[in-house]
Order: sequence, then structure tokens, then C-alpha cells
Amino acid sequence: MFNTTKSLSKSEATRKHLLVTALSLFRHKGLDATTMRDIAKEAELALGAAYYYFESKEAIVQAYYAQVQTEHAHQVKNAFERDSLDLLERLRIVFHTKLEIVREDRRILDALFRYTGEPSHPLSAFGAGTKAVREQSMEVFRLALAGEEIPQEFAPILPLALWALHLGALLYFIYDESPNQERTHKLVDSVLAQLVRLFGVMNLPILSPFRGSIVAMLREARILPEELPPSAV
Amino acid sequence: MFNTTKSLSKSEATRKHLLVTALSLFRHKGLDATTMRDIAKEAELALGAAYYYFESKEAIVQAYYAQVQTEHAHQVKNAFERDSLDLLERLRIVFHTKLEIVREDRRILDALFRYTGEPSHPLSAFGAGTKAVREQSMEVFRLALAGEEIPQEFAPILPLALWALHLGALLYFIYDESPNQERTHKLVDSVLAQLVRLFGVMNLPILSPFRGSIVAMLREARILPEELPPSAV
DNA sequence: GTCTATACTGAGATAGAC
DNA sequence: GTCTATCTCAGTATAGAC
Repeated sequence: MFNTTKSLSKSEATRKHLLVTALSLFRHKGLDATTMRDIAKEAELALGAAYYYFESKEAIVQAYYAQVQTEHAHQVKNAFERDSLDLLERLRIVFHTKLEIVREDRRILDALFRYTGEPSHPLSAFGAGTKAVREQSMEVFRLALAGEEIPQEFAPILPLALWALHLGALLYFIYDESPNQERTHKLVDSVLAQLVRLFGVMNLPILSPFRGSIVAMLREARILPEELPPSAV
Repeated sequence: MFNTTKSLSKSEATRKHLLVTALSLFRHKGLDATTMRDIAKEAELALGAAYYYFESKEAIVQAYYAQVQTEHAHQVKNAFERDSLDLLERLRIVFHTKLEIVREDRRILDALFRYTGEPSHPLSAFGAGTKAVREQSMEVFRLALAGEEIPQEFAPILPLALWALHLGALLYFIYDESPNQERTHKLVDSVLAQLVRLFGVMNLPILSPFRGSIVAMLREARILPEELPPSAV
């Protein structure tokens, strides 16, 4: 028997219930202070049942990230279809929407950065194990950039650069104790405005040597993939 | 009885012995895989003794960072006194020296980033708990920048910006699997060369609006401290 | 002040009964 | 699918030898 959209099978309902319960505890007590025993108890299940659905606490966090990402892509696409927007407006939507989605979850976002320094960890933000989600997330930025007049050389960099910038925004967000994290939203607006302005300036002939060498640098460092030879296209 | 420079008291010797043993184990097995029991055993001490000297595994890592920092400041100062160097040369020394000091310690540097997302953790790289070491580290960058013709508006930003850049270099270094991490050294050279070039370009009149607004942005975001009113000077 | 021996706590994770 | 019982192991606590 299939359960497609709305109606959840009992198993799916229990899983969802566990996820919701866990997130609520994470938000109130923080990630580390919440034990699997806490989660099971609060969800009125035995410890073993919790582990039946999520093989580890990390797996719960992963499920949370997947949820955020899906929601983000969804909301951004909707907003883009509603109106005709310029580059700055689109970028603002991408960033602010993300911040809205995780608004209550600053205590959970620690985990995003916890494994940054461990390349081989499956949850390392820059690691091979997260390549798929990273690509998926970059896709949203590609959408925002589509068909704009930005310095041509920068086209291959920008989705990655914006993704990295958005990680930076989340980090600032975690540290931001201003009411409703207004300071983060303000900073994002300023940075994005400067960035779009920079795209204009970057087209100046004087800056031509910069454009090429920056891209070359990133390619040599393997931060960007090697350029494909024409035969490979 | 005082022990000043070279000769270590028995207690200091034991502490040092524990530190050396721990670092060796960290390098071989990694940070997480090494337990306090391993360290004590390898140092031929009881578990309690290890905890007598270091209240946690983290405390050992902190001691390591302190050691690196002292060594770094020392080597950089020496190099600066030896020759008369231009800005690019000085920056290269600061970065490459740091990388040389931690050359064998990529497995230990994870810890630098582990608490990035936890503002209240005493070891969070951007947190209040590490302000002192951060300042100390920025001091080395201030030294490299001293008396150079860089855009005037940027003077207050640069030590912090370079410190952040150097964190980025360490992160790249951790992920760098090229032989002897040559790729990191190459990237550092390229980035620093571009940076110095950028200082020149940044003085162009066309870019004047950028200079001011970037600094204003950082001040508003409290990334830089508020400018002091004249009366406070 | 320096160190040993040993036992305890709490948390992640698993095995196997039902 | 769900439960109970159990394992492992890092970190802590402590009592006391020297």
C-alpha cells in the first residue's frame, strides 16, 4: 500500500513525531545537552525505538538539514515565479528566506560547523560526504544568478562563492544576539548591495587582470574544477 | 625554589612529558581516537595523574595552541629583524611560518574549528573566551602591516581580516592532500600577491565609495568596534 | 604537592525477546 | 515495530600512598 503525499503511514508518523520532538528539545536545551534518552522519553517511546528510526543523533540533525533545504528551494522558487525581480532582489530573497526558515534554530546550527575541520567526516560542510547537498544548495544560488550581466569570468565561481557567503551569514547569525537577529538581516542586505555594486565595478578595464587571475588561482587550488577541454564538451 | 628558564621542576617536566606524549598520539591516531587513558598509559602515568595536570583533553589542545602561538610570534619577529622586507615579503613570512610550525599537526587542527558554531564555548574561535589569544595572534599581523601604504580606511580592518584569512588558510591546509601540502603554500602566495595588488588598486578614486562603506558596514555589524569619539582619545 | 588505584556516572549504541 | 536489558567507554570522583 502506498502513501504518497499527505497521509503518513504509521511508521512515517512515528518517525515524524520523533523528529519534531527531537527538534523541540534541541531548540530548548541545545544539541549536546539533549540525549537520545531524553528524546525517546519525551516522544513516549523506548530508547530502542528511537534508534530504530534514526541510527544516531547525527542522523536526526541530518534529517533536519534535509528538511530546511527542501523548504528553502521550495520557497525561493515560489517567490521567483511570483514576480519579475532583479539580481539584488533575488539574492535578498535567497538569503533572507533561509534565515527565516532557521529563525528559531540557532542552537541546532552549531552542528553545521562542528565537523568543518574533519575532511573525512560524513557531515563535514566542505567534505566529499556532503557534496550532494552542497550541490543542491548551490542550485538555488544558480537560480538567482541566472541570466545576469556579471563579469563573465566569474560565472563559474559565483554559485560556490555565494554558498560560502551564505555559510558565513549563518555563522554570524549564530553569534548575533540582537533582537530577532536583525543585525544579521541588515548585514546581509549591506553585503549583497555591495556585491552587486562590485559586479558592476569589476567590469572596468583596469580590473581586467584581476578577473582572470582570481579564477586561475581558484582552479589551481582545486577549489574550482579544472576547465574541461573542448573535446570533453 | 624557583625554576626560571631551562631547568624544569619535576612537576613541569611531567606536564611537559604528558603534553609531548599526547601530541604524538594525536598526530598518529587523531584527536578523537585518542583517549585520556591512552595518553596516561603511554606516558606511564595513572589516569588520575593526567587529569591532575590537564583538566580535560581540550586543555591539552589549548596548551598546544599556546605553544604554537608563542613559537609563531617568536619566529616572525626574528625574521623581521634579520632583513628589511616589503609588505608582501612580510606577509608571506607570517603565513608560511605558521604553516611550517603546524606542518605535522593537521590531525590536531580539527579542534580549531570544532566549536566555531558555539559562541559560548570557551574554545570557539570567534567567541569571547578566545579573545585574548585572538588579539595576540592579530598582533603578529599588525607587525607585518606596520607603516605601509595601504588604503587608509582599511587600516583598522586589516589585522582582523588577515587573521581570518589565515584561519581560512589553515582550513584549506587541513583538506590539502597534495604532497607536503604544497598546494596550500602556493595558494597562500597567490592570494597574498593579489591582496597586495588589491591595496594598490583600492586607492583608485573610482573605488572611493567602496572603501568607506565597507568599513561602515563592518562597524555597524560590530565586527569592528565602534569608532571612538574624539573625547575618548 | 604529586600520583595511584579503583569505582561510579551518564551517554551512545546494540541485541534479542515479543 | 517496539521494548528491556546490556555493552562500551569517556570522563569524574575519591581515598589515600608518598
